[in-house]
Amino acid sequence: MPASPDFAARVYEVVARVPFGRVTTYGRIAAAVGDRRGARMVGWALMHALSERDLPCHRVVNRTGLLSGGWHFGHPDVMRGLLLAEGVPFKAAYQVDLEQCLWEPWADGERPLAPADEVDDLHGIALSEDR
DNA sequence: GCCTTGACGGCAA
DNA sequence: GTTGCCGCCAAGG
Repeated sequence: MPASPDFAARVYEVVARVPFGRVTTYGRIAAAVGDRRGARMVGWALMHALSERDLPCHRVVNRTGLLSGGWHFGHPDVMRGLLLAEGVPFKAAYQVDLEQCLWEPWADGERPLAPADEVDDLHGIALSEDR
């Protein structure tokens, strides 16, 4: 059990809110829960959630869009198939096109729990990647 | 009790 | 533009 169950709960909630046909990144989730540095911890929580909760963890990729956690599904091809079934465009065999399918937790009418300065920075990044 | 590894991210060379 | 290194938190050996 994680030392911060609340953190894991936040992660689960955010992942559960990821719309169909969209994906998000570990960093965005970490930022959404108020801990940008917890990107790794997010992945750890998801791995544990993979066998506990019925969350669409296949919609979570790293900042490059690479299916870094594909092997945890048995094989990256499994994760790729799930994403393709949702109409998620792929930039490569095991890399999604974040330019088209990236979804941000706070883009759903919510805002990150991070300080104003960091929020502004994140917003700038979002606009830049939102194309 | 210390060291290594891990579904990551950002910055520097 | 690409490749590499460091940082952060937690768990397992």
